[in-house]
Amino acid sequence: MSKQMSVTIKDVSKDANVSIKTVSRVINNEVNVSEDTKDRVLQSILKLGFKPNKNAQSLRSKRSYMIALLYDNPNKHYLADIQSGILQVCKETGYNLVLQECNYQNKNLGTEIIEFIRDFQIDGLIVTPPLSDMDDLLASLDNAKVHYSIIAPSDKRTSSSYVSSNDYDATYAMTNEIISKGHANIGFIKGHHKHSASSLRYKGFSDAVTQKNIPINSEWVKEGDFSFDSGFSAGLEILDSPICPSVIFASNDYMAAGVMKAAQMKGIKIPSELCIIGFDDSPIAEQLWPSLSTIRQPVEEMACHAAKILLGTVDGLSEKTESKEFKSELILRESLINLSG
Amino acid sequence: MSKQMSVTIKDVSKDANVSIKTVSRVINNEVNVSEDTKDRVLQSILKLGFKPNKNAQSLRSKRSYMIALLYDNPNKHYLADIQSGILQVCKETGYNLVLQECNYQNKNLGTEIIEFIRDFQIDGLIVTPPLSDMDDLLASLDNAKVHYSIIAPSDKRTSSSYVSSNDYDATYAMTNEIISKGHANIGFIKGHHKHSASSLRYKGFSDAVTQKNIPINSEWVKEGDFSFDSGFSAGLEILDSPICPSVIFASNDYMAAGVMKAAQMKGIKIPSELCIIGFDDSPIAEQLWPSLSTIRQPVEEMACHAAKILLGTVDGLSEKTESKEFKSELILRESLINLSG
DNA sequence: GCTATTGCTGATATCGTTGTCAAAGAACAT
DNA sequence: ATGTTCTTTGACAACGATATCAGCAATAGC
Repeated sequence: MSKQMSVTIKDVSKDANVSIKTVSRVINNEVNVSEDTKDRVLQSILKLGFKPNKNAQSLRSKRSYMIALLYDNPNKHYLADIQSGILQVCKETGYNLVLQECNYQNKNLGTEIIEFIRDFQIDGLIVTPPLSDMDDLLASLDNAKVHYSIIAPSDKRTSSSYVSSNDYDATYAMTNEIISKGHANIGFIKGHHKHSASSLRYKGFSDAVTQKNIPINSEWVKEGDFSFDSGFSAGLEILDSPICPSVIFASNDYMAAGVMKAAQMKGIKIPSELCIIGFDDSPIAEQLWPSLSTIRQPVEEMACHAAKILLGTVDGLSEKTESKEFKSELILRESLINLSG
Repeated sequence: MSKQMSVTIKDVSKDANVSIKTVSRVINNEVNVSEDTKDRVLQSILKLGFKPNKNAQSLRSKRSYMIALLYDNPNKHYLADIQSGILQVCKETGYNLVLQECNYQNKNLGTEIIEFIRDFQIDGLIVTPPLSDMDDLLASLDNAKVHYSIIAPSDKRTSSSYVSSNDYDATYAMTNEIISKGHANIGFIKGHHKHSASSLRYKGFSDAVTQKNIPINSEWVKEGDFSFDSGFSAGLEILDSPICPSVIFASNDYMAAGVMKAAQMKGIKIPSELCIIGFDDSPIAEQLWPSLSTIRQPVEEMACHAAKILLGTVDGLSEKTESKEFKSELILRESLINLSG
């Protein structure tokens, strides 16, 4: 199709009858190039189909046009949504996304990541839960002057760039919705203790019930880890109590699905005998029968925003973007009904 | 912590008292370096903490140590498993994985991908369904002399590198299992027509029933697209037939989950009134109640192997790996029982 | 009129590797 | 002893971009 050798800045400079530096100026949108020569160069670029060699650019300018996603999260849908969001922005800006799976228990994580970044000249990181809350990791990154933006950190006092959602408010609102439907016996399954979302969600729940003078029965509060299995066993335990709650609110949909299976295996009818609430609006929430009431976070949009923030700090050209808290939305489906009798 | 400037091959050459070329030889494991100097150089490398600059290597040697994953697949679990498998190999070999989401309907896909590869000097591609079966795309890649390995192509006659699974045999075996449980009225939901797996799975099914002289009722055979929703509507249609089958075999678990929801909404009891079979052993298969009988493919392992094949052709150092067909495994769970009455 | 400032441009060094090629010495064959 | 091959090594160019700095007009300031 096209000639084997790729066209370089030198070819363009010859064609446009300017120096290679001027071509470089045009490519990088530098000031102080006359409209005239700029047009000429752009025309040559188009004509020859010139594309700057990323490796040469990276070598000289110490930038790779690559950002990395740091994650250690078993929730594949969550991760996939995050990826899609970031990839959208990458596509627009010409950056590329590299995956970096981490183990949050790895003692050398900070060092290894910094080595990885130096190795590949990665321009910036997007950090997802539960890594978002590892202060020592973030401190290492700061120390090494690595650019990053954080998704859903617990602690927003720092000046770092982040995107977050209003977990507390959403759980609070959903709890009030439950109470307004006449329920007073409410179980709750917490999430993974390392995720900041877990404590926020529990706090939203406990504040709401406390304000309505509804006591919390500690037998009905269990700690899970966001996995289906942990929800399943927590569900079994709660449903083995002498008195069962009329609602179980799980901190995510997978655990809620676990509760549902536990209840169905025990022959408990949903929602007439037990209502179940989830969180995240994962696909499974709609795929179960009865379908789950849940809370939808705009995960993809959040990731998109996180990428924009990052590229804003990394790339002088992109416009700066601010940290932001996204609002969640209550999704009411079949698994929550008015308390009957 | 360490000095700001990173240590280069030049520093090492000074420390070991050899030329930079010799250091390069050691790094690249070239022959014709005496044990003596090799040791000396390795010691200096260790002492100084030298790491070759990937961009400089790439620029000079035209290799990026990056491979890309091409996909256009809505099944996020599948994709996540693929990613994990590839990442394992990447971690071992020092390669990195770049994501490239595609649209299989894009007319310029081939051109765009080749441009992307040239742009970032990507060393090779891993191609996943349904892209695995786009002959024109693969032809473009061949033409541009791009290295790639294919996951689950329909057509293995070509000499290309691939990994596949025995979809046909597995569906055939499962169908016989169903028949041996006394069922003769069997519905089937096909997958996305662009995936080669769809036709293979259907053929496995139809061959098995035909061999047992069981007629195929065309009202009970629907075409889906591997999504939950398509399974749900196909399920509704089949269950609206004047006579219902006693089993519905869906070409993947999401569609099977859709059938299950459809049945439950109609008040049909599972498995006593309707058995449901899926394919893939996705997490959802175990999370539903009753849990789905299904077929497990070693997806992660397959992806792992595909990555090894690719790196074998790309990287002279890695050992060559052969194309391979992986065996699937029948998983029998609650959703399939003996025909009662 | 003369100097200072500004706008635009290019020659050349540079980033950190690998590739080319030639040289020096050891080993072997004649 | 001499020529030939093989092993080991290094000097220097090259990859394709950006960075530095200097030069030359054109304008501004006095």
